[in-house]
Amino acid sequence: MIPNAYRSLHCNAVRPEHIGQTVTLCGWVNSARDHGGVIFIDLRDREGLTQVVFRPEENADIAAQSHELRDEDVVQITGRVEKRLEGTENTKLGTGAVEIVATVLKVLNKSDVLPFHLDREMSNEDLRMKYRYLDLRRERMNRNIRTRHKITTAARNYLDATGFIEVETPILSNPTPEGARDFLVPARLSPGKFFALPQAPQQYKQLLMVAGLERYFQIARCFRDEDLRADRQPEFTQIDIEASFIEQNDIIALVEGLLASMFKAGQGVDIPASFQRITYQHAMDVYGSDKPDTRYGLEIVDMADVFANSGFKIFRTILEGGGVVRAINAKGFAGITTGQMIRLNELAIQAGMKVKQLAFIKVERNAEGVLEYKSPLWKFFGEDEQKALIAKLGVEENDIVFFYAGTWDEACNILGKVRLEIASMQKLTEGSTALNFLWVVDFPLLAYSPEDQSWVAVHHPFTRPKAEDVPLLDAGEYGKVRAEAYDVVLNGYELGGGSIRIHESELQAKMFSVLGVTPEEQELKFSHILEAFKFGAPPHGGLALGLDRIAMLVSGEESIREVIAFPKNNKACDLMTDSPTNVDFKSLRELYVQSTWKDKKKEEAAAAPPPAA
RNA sequence: GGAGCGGUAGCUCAAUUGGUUAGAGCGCCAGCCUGUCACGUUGGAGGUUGCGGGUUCAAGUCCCGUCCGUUCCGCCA
Repeated sequence: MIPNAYRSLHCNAVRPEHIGQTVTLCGWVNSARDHGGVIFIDLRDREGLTQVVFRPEENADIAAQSHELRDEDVVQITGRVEKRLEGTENTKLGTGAVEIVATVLKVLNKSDVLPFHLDREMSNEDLRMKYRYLDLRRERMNRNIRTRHKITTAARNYLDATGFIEVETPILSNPTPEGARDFLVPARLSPGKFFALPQAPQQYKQLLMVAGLERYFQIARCFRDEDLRADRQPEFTQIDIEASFIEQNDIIALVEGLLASMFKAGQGVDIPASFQRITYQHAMDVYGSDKPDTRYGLEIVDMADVFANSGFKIFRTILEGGGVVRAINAKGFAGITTGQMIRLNELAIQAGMKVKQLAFIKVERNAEGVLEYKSPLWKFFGEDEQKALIAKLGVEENDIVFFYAGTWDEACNILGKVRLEIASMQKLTEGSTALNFLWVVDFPLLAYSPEDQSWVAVHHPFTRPKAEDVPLLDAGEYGKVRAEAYDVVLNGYELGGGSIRIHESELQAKMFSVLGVTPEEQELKFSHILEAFKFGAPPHGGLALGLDRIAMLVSGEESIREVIAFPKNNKACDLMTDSPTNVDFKSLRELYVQSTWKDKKKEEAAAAPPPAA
């Protein structure tokens, strides 16, 4: 801290070396302990606490004044640094060996009683958000915001040191045809037209590659008008990266180094120099998720070989029909409660399970000490099958095995969700400090959307198909084409994703065609990028990291709201400023905009017959 | 759009099977207290049990509706 007219030291900077010196501190009254005679004040600023003591015999006026101090008053205190009396040192404070004997007390601003305690955790989220500026005064929030600053700074420094140039791209840009819902902004000077806030600076950063910048980054605010979650806000921040003349391995190495610098800065930990890589196919097969949490096992096991010739007709028929039979062995979870069982089945049904309950085998020892395989289907298995099953899944006493038989998609989705829920029920990650980074690679390029009855881009339409899979694309085998796309995952959270892009105009046009974007639409919406690719676009690729999620995980939080200064609530509202808000007719008229929204109650009242006279 | 959980004093929570005047801790206000650090101590104030309706002799508690918060599903290239 640079001393100025207000203060000479921070409240956490007073040390025995200052004994005898006169110092001036500013801050908030953290607590006042009034002993009738002597009074102690803990003075707090953002760095910490210092105890200030007022003694009537030293300065009667100031001591009398100090009786009036209340929590959160803002004060300036000048005083002499003294060694604390023998036996009254406070080892909990960095400044606990000393105290300030006040000689001057200036109340800079009185405070009303706060609506909540700053030194205790709150459960009332509305109140926290309404008084977010007070919530942020709390030590935990202060630490989170500063941690975020540290990792952001580390990222900037790392990228700068590796030759990346920070460029700001427009916030007012164009709507995107696919993907998330856009936030729209009426364009007053182009009546009837609209900007959209960017979901990501995707096209701009690719155009910066065409511009020859070679290495670009941006700490970019992005906007998506979709429903919120603990890890999703309508506006969020990405560390957006793009580079030319690079391939997947280069991006992966770069991001591993970048994340290492961020975790070092934020948490002081050294993470592995390189992360495990698994294919999308493997991730889905084994974890039923493209962002697997590998801090625990509970792996999904394919049981095709065990049941290929099973006497249990249902499994055999499904296998013969091209389906899969898969199982999860929940070690030591035979004590599952009825309620938990119901919950798992509900979850599985919601995820698309076609039957009413998950098949299971529960292994427990009975009163006679004999291992029992409690299961609705155990009796249908032959002895060989039973043995093979036990061996394959490593089944032991107190385990419970869950089965799903059906299509590959169903099995992945259902068992993936069951896996997460069991881990949560078994509290497998409680207290864990593990940081399981991994890359998921070889994503499919396209997925069929039954809803739209068309193929859609799994990543985005600028993603490059793998060179060896281009023939599949030409042959119309769209579902088999893999992309040069990669996601980085930590403990079940997608931290970021990216791809090598298409840089040739023809391939990009072909991709649009596959996605059902007509030549007319291509001309209308993407002519700039298709044209740009004709003027010597270099091979390029990149990635974007979710800064909020990284900050959340570094801070050990479970919601990104805890690392965003002024987040939105579940309904995307800010309770502090009460935004969004109504605007008056005149403002709308200037924009040539009219709302069609009708209040439900008013509508009903209008529809109701008039009261009898 | 759907499901779960929650809403009781300023805050954090309690209140048995539906049954007395809805309690506690912290905070607040006032008094006492010269070495505390979550100071102590004495006293006091503070409640439309989110809101509306219903069942009942009786509702914080049961039922219906609604609002708010939160988590998840859908959604999020």
